[in-house]
Amino acid sequence: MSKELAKTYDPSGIEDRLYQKWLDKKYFHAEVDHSKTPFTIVIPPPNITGQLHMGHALDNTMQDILIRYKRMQGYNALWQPGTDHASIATEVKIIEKLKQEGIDKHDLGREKFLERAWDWKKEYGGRIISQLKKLGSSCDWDRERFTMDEGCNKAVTEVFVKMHEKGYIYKGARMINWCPVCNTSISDAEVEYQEQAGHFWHIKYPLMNEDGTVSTTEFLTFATTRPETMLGDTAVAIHPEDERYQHLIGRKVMLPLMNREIPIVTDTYVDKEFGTGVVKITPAHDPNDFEVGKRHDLPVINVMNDDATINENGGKFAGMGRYEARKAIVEELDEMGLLVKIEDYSHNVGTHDRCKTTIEPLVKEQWFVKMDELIKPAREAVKNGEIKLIPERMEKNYFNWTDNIRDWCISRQLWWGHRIPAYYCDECKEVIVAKEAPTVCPKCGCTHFTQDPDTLDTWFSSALWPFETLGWPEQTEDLKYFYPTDVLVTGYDIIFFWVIRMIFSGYEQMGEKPFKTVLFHGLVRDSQGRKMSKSLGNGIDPLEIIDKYGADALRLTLITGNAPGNDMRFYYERVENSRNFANKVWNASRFIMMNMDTAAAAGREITVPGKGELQPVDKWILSKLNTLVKEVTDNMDSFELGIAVQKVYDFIWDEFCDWYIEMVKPRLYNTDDTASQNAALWTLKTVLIDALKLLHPYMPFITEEIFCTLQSEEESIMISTWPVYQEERSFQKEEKDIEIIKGAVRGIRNIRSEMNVAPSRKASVYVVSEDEGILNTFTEGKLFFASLAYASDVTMQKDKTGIAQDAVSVVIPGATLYMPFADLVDIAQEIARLEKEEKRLQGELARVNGMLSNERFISKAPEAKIAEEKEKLAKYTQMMEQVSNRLAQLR
RNA sequence: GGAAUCUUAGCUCAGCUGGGAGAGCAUCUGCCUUACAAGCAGAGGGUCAUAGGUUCGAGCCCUAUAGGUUCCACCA
Repeated sequence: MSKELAKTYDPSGIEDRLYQKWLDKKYFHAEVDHSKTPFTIVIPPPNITGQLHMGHALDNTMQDILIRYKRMQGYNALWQPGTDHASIATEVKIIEKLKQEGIDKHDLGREKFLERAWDWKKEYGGRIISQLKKLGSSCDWDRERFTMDEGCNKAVTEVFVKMHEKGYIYKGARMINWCPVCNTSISDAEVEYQEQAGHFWHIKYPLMNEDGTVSTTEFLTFATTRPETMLGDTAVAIHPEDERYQHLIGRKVMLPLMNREIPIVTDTYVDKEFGTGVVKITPAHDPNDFEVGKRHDLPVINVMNDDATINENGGKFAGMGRYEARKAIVEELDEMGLLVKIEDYSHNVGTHDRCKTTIEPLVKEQWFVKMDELIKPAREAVKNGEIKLIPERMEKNYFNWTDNIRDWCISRQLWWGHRIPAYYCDECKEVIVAKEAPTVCPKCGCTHFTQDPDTLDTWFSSALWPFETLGWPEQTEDLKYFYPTDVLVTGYDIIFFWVIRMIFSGYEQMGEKPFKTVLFHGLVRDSQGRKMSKSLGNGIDPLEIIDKYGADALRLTLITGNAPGNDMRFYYERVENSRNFANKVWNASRFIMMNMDTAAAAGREITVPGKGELQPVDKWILSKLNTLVKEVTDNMDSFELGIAVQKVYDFIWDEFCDWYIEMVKPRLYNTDDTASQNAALWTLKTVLIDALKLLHPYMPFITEEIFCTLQSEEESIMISTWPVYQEERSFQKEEKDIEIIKGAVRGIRNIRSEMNVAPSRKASVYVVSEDEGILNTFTEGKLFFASLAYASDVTMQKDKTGIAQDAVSVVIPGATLYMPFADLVDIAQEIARLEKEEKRLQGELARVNGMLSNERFISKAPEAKIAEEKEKLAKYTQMMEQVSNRLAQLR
């Protein structure tokens, strides 16, 4: 019945075949079904420019684990996939490509450019999707969406118009971050501060005399990191209470090079202690100066073009680049004797996170989202636990942002993206924000309009992702059924870009949270702890790992030993270990199937064991499995995926493979006792199936492959039911008994290893105990105990009659085991060994006695704890007695 | 400047609401025991950063200190 399985597990071939099967069977597909509870995850849409990297692999593995787990639990699980148009990232790529062809974006024109962009999307947009499939992601691909598809476009327009009507979206001239290379404004979140070595130029401006002449003796000295902006200075500022400069209040200075008289203003923004206490004010090119300028009604003189060259307001410096102008200006000031000194200075410079270009703060007319009202419900939701962030500490980050939020600049001077639905009347310049282009101007009646050329920030559309993908703004059945979604899985690095914006958008548009839980993960770093990056060339391609080790091994590696929100390092050794585990599972299964086949060939099909046919070991492993099921389920429910899979791993490898399988081997090979053999085979199969199910969310391919080979009743493990705790499978006594035998086996192996006795050399083992129950336990487990303890024969007796004086002994709670090794034993060594054990027990007894003799422990500790300690005291006392007796004999 | 987080075995990291320290890799010793050498059996190795405190009891809670990482803000 089952087919031949290769000796080592080879994932290649298997994975693609199974994935295709799942697709064909439509297992990933979810439809509204009111008889089931929905469980929804929306994918963080990868950029169409993207290639699968380790971050994606981790992110999507986590989502797949959750979705597969819930699907098996009987939920109507929907994993909603899609991709993001990534306006700026994509636009940059297209421009680069055009450049290679010698074409300038502007020569090509907007329409043609967009055609190219769509071509590009067609060609590369699906790449990352096919890579996600390699990973095993069980997304409902029938529902794949794109942030610029028709529905999303509709959603974006709807939101824009609605929010504009409510006054949440406005247009205004404000200080924005300008990227002179990408030629667009960007939001605050896209500015990345970098420590840069720069200079502090100490410059002095001459004061104006009362008579309107320029003083040759009086100067005001200040320091600046950006001398070129002086061209736009419209004041110098001092602190109102700065004694040093009181006499200057009301006077003016002459702005050199520009020959412009500018006032000295007083403002508390100035820090008296910093530098000379004097600040030059350039309202057009510095956010703080802009605010000062507003307070003092200063003119705003923009001296820069969009490409950061000096414009006509910069006099003779017009046309120079900003750094070129800086150099020229400093030189000229120096010649004029106005340069006091230059200091080295290290400071933080705002750069564009995409291209790392130094940001130019500029005052520009842009579209903004007013945040103060919108953010309130978003803040409240996390505050009152309606939305849970995991790990919890992320909340501090979250509040830090919500509490210091500034209006969001959403317009971008890009072509690839959602075009702003604002139209300007060609005649009277009236602004009309509407879903469709207006036909007649309500103000002047003219019929010609020009649409705003700008597009929206990419995150404007991704903020709507959880509901726009479910059909919004239409009130679809999907939307009613699947929204709000359950879990959002993402990296902590985009909490501000995306998570917060989805939350306030959800409340604003849907009146409801977009998801109940946000599960954060950290970054996957290289083995030295560095961020994986293109420039460092230290990135590890997940696809290569999948090729070499299999998707299951990669997935397991990414999940084990990692806690939510923590960064992790990627080691090949760990992938190898995961691969080894896959192989372990494979071989254990192979072993079980071979034995099933043998039995089947002899005409013995496995049947459910009758009452009393299960042996203590069988009950022991079933009971262990039962506990495992409960714990793993609990861990997964609290998103402790790393802990959960570690437990499954330990159970399969240690308990099941290294102990249980070894324990039942003698029964499998003994064809006389068919009831015992059947019980063993049934238990093996039962435990394996449940263990595979627990493992399936983590390692979907290998578990499916084995599951389908092992049994023919169900067609896929993916749609099988998740195991549940069963009271009737809890066997406390058997668990205890088997642990006693395991302890005895360990003790014997330990001694044999110490004495260098080869496994092939069997020895007689005597189990001596006055406890009837213990002797019974060993009698019941005699067969496997003998095999595990390398015993030629095992004898149970109440005293040591007939056992050689110099036999080696092992003390376990309640019993002493003897092994006569006549030619090997060195009495002195044996005494030394027992003395060591005596010392250990003395330590244990001291500890337990210390606790139990502490009155405050007795009075304050929980009863269960006290009982536990008392039990230990009894156990160690008994063992101590046995050791002492044995020592006395030997001496 | 504000905040978060980390400091646990040689290395990389787990350790949930406080109740006798774990894994993988590495090291050492034996084993090709007919599922697996990508394996099996065993061993060594940690005053859980330091100093206090709370508690019957602290890797876990509190305070301080030192060092590392990160986020936010940004002083011209």
